[in-house]
Amino acid sequence: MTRKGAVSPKRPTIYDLAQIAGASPSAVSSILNGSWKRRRISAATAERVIRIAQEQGYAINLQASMLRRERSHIVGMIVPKYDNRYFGAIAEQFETMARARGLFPVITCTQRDPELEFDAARELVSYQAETIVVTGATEPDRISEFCAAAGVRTINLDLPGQKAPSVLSDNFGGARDLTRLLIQRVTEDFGNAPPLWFVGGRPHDHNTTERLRGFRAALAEAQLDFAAERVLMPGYSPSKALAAMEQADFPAKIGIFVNSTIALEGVVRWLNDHKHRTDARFGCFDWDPFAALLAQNVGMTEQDVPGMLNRLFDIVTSPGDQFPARIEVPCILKPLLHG
Amino acid sequence: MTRKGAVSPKRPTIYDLAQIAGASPSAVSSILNGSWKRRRISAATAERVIRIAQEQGYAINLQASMLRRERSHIVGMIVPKYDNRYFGAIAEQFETMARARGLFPVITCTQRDPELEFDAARELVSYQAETIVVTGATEPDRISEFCAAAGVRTINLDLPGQKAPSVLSDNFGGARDLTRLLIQRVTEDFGNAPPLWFVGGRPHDHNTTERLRGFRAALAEAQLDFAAERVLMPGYSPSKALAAMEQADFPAKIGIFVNSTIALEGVVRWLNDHKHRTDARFGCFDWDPFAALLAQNVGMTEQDVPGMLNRLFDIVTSPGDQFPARIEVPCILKPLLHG
DNA sequence: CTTCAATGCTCAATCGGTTGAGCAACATTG
DNA sequence: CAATGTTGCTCAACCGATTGAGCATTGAAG
Repeated sequence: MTRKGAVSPKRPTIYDLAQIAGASPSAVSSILNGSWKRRRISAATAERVIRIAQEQGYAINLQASMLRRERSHIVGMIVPKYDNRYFGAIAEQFETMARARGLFPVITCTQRDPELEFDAARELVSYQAETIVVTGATEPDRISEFCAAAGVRTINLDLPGQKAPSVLSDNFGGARDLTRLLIQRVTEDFGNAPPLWFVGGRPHDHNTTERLRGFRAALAEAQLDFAAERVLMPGYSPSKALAAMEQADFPAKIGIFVNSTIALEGVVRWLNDHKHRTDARFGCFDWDPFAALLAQNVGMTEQDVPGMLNRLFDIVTSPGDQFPARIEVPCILKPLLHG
Repeated sequence: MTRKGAVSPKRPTIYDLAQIAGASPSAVSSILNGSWKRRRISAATAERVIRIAQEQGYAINLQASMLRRERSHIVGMIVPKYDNRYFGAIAEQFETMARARGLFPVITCTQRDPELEFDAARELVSYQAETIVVTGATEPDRISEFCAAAGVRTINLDLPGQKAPSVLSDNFGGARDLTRLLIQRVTEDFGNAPPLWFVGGRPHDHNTTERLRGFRAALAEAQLDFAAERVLMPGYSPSKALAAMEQADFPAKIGIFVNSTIALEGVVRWLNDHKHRTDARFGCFDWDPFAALLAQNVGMTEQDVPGMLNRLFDIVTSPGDQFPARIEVPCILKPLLHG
């Protein structure tokens, strides 16, 4: 095997291959990118060049290729966090599905910081991303506007925006169904329904307000009363949820609607610090395999990640702009039985 | 605000800005990339160009910039999965730390598929990545060899390789300490130590064999006997772990060393299906906030992700190759007390 | 009044692929 | 034997940013 590494520190280019093969750079280029039949290059030359490329350990320079083609096939994704099941699953499946469609996925994690989100969008635009999928951003419309001016399409995932098509969970329906389950279980376990609490999320976050609306709808349906002081929305962070729980004044028997596994981390820490509270039940909007095994958990709402991503890629791979502004995907309620 | 979008569908380039500003493209380029003082451009011109760039919504074409500079500042990372805490935390912190050092992180997820791993490496080389960090790969040396031929440095994370410097956890020490804790707890809870089982991982995986070695060392120390039939290594998958547990013949009292949270998903599913087994205790190598709350869990081993990444970036950002072939970072044992 | 340096720019080549246009050689048809 | 078509390539102009070389202009020193 001829290895170039030792001779020259530089990577071989199509010009090097052309020289070795006794062909022109354009022939080599078309052979390696598959357009050689259309350009009437003989199979013999193609085979020879491919063999030489392999021997030389050739790898195309995508920077040069994308620059000239003015097509990058890059789909960017902006994600707030990787370190929970929901966004981990989104990132992983997005990557797989993008690759399956011949696209280059590039994912950036922004820690829920609005400035980082915007910087990430700028960076993806500079990478010549053709579409950017925005997830869990604080200011999706600001990003959409900037990207639109740069000729880059954006799609919102898991959040609604005015300036781009949005694919999201049916947060209202999912929360209503989860609350119904919670009411049913606390009634079974405690004899009657104690006051229900809503914990987690941010007051101005769309998903949070929709889930609160679903929560309230289920309460109204069951003729249970709702009180604003039983709603704790300290933001997306386990420690903030824990702190909010510490502050609150709970009765002996409680039922808790937990908004996201992130808040759940705080809630279960609180339950763990107050072991005597065996008369607590909770349900969580979001799924996690270990949280599903906690004794006081009556059910979890799994967001349909493959379903949402399928709808998303329908939009990504379709040329036109004739898409509905907003697509809601139903959630999957997973009731849990313990003991 | 002058918006170009409506007038021309194309993104503005330095040539467009130069025309508007009445300057040359080279002046614009140097102003926007910060080299204008060295190139003796006046502050007045610089300000004017910067203002126009902002007005036009200019974003650099990184493809062109990287092509010309022949420096990409890209650090690639190959990761098997995002959807568990350990790799989620690695990906997230890697991104943050890379950005803090002025590098462009690009992360790819390969689903533990050897072919996808190699393709991902090829793709990162084509993106002109300058360094590639390989995590959880099946054939790290194959990737290192290919990258070395292309002049791209590789570093192994969480796995050892012969062909590249490797940063990994002290799997032996971590497993030994976790096993010691498990022995102590089962002895306290059951009066004496029942046979201990080892569940999870793959027989030819380095981390698995090191952890098994640590497990055996702690058994030997406590003068407990070891039996090969109490070692279940069905691979990294919850369902395979569950299936292996179903097959096994367990006594009434058991202690289980669980190798990774992925295997733990199967183990806890088994425990959940066999609720009468209250005389089971387990410890898990890897940390998860919800798994930490399961009653039978005596402790978890948290791998020191920031510690490992700090050592990793020491290598990334240093020019030479004078690094020790292998750096082991101690794990953090988190004992758990329930009830 | 020349000499020299400093200031503030511009020119043009370059990075590595891509692609429309075109050319030579040979075969086929009228 | 000329006209036309087919095969198998090559040429050269790009894509957009970068950068070494170089060129006016102004000011100060000798």
